[in-house]
Amino acid sequence: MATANVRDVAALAGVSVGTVSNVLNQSKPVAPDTAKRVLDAIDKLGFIRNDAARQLRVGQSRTVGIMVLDVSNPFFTDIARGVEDTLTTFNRSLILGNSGESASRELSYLDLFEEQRVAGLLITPVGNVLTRLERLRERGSPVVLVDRHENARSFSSVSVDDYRGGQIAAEHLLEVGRTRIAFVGGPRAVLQVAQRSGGAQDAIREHGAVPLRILELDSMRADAGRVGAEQLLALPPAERPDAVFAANDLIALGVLQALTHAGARVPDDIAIIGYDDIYFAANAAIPISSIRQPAWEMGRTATELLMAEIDAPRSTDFRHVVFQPELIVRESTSRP
Amino acid sequence: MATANVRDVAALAGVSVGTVSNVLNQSKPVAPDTAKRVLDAIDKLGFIRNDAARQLRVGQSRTVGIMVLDVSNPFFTDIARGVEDTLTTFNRSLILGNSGESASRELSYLDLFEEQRVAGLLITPVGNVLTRLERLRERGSPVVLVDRHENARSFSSVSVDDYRGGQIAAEHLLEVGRTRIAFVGGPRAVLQVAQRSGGAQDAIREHGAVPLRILELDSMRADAGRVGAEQLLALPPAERPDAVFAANDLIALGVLQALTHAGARVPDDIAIIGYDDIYFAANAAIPISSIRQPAWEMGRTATELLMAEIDAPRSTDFRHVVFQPELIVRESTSRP
DNA sequence: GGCCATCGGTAAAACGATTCAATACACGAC
DNA sequence: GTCGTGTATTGAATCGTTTTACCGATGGCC
Repeated sequence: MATANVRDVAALAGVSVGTVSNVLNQSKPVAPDTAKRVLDAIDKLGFIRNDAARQLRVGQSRTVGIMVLDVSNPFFTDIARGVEDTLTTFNRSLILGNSGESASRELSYLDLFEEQRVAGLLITPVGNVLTRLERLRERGSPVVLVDRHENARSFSSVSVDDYRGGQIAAEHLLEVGRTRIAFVGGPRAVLQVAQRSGGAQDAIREHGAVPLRILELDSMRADAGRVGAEQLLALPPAERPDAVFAANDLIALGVLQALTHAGARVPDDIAIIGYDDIYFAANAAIPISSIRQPAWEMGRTATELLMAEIDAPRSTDFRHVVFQPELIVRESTSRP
Repeated sequence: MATANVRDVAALAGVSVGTVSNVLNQSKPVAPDTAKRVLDAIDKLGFIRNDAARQLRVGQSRTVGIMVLDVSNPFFTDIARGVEDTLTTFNRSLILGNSGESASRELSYLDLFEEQRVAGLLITPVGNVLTRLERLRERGSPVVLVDRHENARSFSSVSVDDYRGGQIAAEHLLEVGRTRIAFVGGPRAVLQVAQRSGGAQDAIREHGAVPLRILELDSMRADAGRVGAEQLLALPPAERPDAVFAANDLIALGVLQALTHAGARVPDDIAIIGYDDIYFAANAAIPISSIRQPAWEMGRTATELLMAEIDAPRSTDFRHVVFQPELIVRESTSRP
């Protein structure tokens, strides 16, 4: 019933506990036949190392924490998968927290991570937690910011060039001959939204006569897309846009639904391009063009930055990896 | 740099470490002003309890493990959210593992959970791990099965009546006047698929003349749906079904895409009903009818069963909660 | 006044791994 | 025969909590 411990293993193998530990961690050479006796004993007893004891002694855990904004958004689960896959190659594990954009949940997860003495933390912060994160780092848990680099030069980070992504999207719409473009976005306070629309605006401005209508909505989900599309459909025909750039793919899906419902043809009447390139954009009824963010690779890179800081603590050169977005063309923006 | 510990707190507050512990855990009454001195000291030092030490002493962690089949399937993240929300009310936290349907990943996560001495485990098993789970339970970590109750009467479980779900879906298609129905499913080896199609088959058989065509595909994702739909479209018009029952919503989305691409009208030419009722079914270009599984509630109930077992260990009455699926009617199956 | 509870609090003994200084042993070299 | 060198192993100390046995003081009761 009570789980076997190193002492039991040592007794059965006829060695000391130190030797068992050496076998377990390969920290010192152990004679082959001794090692075999120990391994046999471990096997016979079904011994499983007590990680709490190990952690207490070593002072740090082997798990890494990640805090995401929204587990139900595939973009974030893709990042998490990249992190998880990479961590397993480092022989470490992951504990996942979901802030759900709530600052108080974020704080309670930070407490948890700190109690656990996580080896490191990947976070897309929602509240104002920078000083808290600095404390975490001072206490031995390095932190890497994911997709939020804003004026936080004192942490390593990975992000995507959202301004450029906005440019690319707008340029693509112009290239396929669209002349009246609308940006349907979430709250302007979200940095990503502001930069994507800014990039689109600048790209369009270079082309002179084409107007850009910007719709600001209060969410980044499909319902916002539906509301936005309905507003556009209500415009007099002359002002009605012939292309929509959605701030993310969830919104784009909402737009597509509302347009389909109203009988507008996509892309003939109105083209749609989204952002993130989630699975459900590629598999929509009309496959939706999108600006791809390399979510899995972002997860991997963030993890590698974190591992580097874990291995070289108190280093002060923070790296900021900026990924380039990529245009994925699908039917929703094909030439009429 | 080194984080403060109970001894430091005790020294600053002028009490013994035992008292600090009592304040922390409210295990024994502490005089109000003593408690205040302790809390002040904790605050001043920025003390955060070392969970590894606590765990070592208590013998068990305060976190619960959950192992899901596929984090990129919204159905499972919805379950996980239900679990997470419920656990926070019990003041416990969650460590999430993603087996990705791989038996070897599942095993390595089981190792992790056992090293961590998790308080309990929620799992949708993929490999043959029942004896391993029994060991886990014997060592103090109760286990509850999620969505896989198959001949495992020796564990509590939550699941959904898939046979009934299949019936409901087929009955609905008949009710809206469909006469040639196809079931597009994943591998028959997946129990859920077999039961859903079985339920549909029996419901249809009761209605005499209506045939049911069953397509077995090798995945449960959108690509399988596309392939299935193309096979159906290739049939001679007289044999072509006028309704598709997809084994899950991902497949339904693929079907919708292929039909749209081929110019078939949904629901006029072909109706579609899916299974799971994920977010992306409701927000598809043509909102897709679905058989809802109460994912969040399943997560909550599984957690409650687990907590009950944690509080009353070595109990042997295992409960099996079977949820009833619910028909959600949307445009994809409205009457022509 | 003697006895017993009750209340607040203390000190020390766990928990189970890792680590480090110490030692044992073998083997050559001189 | 001694010294040195290297390898293998030992055993005790340690990490930071919780818990248990115990203690002194206070007050109620007969």
